[in-house]
Amino acid sequence: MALVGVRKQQAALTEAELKAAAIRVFDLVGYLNAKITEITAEAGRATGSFYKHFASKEKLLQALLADLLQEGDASAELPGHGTDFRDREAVRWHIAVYWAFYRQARTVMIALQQAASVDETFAEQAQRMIEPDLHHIAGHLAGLDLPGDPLVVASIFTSLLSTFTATWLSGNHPRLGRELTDDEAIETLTSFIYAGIGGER
Amino acid sequence: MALVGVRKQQAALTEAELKAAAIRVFDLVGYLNAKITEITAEAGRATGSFYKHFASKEKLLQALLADLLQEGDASAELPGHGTDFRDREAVRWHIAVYWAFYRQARTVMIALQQAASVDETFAEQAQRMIEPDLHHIAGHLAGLDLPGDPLVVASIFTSLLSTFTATWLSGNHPRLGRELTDDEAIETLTSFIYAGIGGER
DNA sequence: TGTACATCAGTGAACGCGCGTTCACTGATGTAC
DNA sequence: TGTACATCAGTGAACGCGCGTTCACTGATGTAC
Repeated sequence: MALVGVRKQQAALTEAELKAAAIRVFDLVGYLNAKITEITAEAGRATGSFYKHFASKEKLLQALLADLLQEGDASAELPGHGTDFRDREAVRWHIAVYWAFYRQARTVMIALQQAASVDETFAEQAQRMIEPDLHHIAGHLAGLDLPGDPLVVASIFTSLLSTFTATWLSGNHPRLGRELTDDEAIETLTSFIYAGIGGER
Repeated sequence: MALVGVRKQQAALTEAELKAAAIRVFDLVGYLNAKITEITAEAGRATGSFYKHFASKEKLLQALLADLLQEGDASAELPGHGTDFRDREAVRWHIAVYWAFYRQARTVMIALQQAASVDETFAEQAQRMIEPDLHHIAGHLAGLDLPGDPLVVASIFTSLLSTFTATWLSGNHPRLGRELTDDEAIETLTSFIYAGIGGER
């Protein structure tokens, strides 16, 4: 008897490979078009193998989201970020963190959006994932001469980040025939948003 | 023989009722979840009737989009809109037009997004629908102290409008427990964007 | 350490459901003479 | 104006494809004694 049995190791490996294969397939054809057989084939496993690890495609996505949140929490409360959005650096820092997160989580986040468009459960889950961010952001907006209700402005903030990253970080789509460096993207977004929320110039 | 036969009138009526029913069903369950039988039932017709008018659900959506574009073109070149985005009124005018269009076209536009997430053809079509707007907006940005490349800024402009309207005009989703009047929405967006693109304050 | 049995990850062919699409049919409108 | 035939929108039951899900089976790992 090993401390961690070979079986469990193997199973964990297979599960990880299925997840990794799923992300590759999602990236290629999208979550909604991804077939179970495609994922297992990509992972080099038999079809039935999938169901030893996930009860359905939805549960697989849930698992991928859980992985993301775990990583996210780790980096969530990083030290040294300013909380006052009158300070341009504080705004830039938040945008940079979001950009980095989305760059790495892109495929799963897009999968979530697709799932949400078809399945009420995921729509609510997506909503719940965003809401804390929204209040977090809104909390940083105090003291600024805002163009409207703080929560509405915060919603502009987050939806802008989400769409913009989706557009410019997507692997597939033509983006006006242009690439954008991370730095240029973050700078442009920061300038736009900082001015938009009424920061100094 | 009538000038327009009763048959053609009837057929046109049925087609219109199918379209209207489709929009109601899309609104309720989303384009991707909408079943042909659901649409025909909603229209009070038999299943087979659908295929006398549309070769597939995709073709139906194409037809709905064609209808939109026709209406859109009618109102596209309205008189008296300023072209210089250094002028806040010109920005506001564009936002108001977009807001009005999206309010009325919402369901079909969301259907298009859903279709695009699953079908490359629609993705390209959606891209082609947006691109003229993008260059149109970019053209109005001359002379401003922009936070970045004009096309990138224009893309922020349009994607912000599109997400924001989708969020606040959607019939179904909870929106932070808050409603937003058209005027408040347009004002907030205008202030945010006008500042964001470097307009005066 | 060895043997006999139990468990369980993995397999892939087969099943079956959901739904898009077809098609033979009906009856009303249109056409020809 | 009337009769005979053609056309065509509309019908709804039936068909069949695609794909998610199951399940009996295999062989390797784990356990008991």
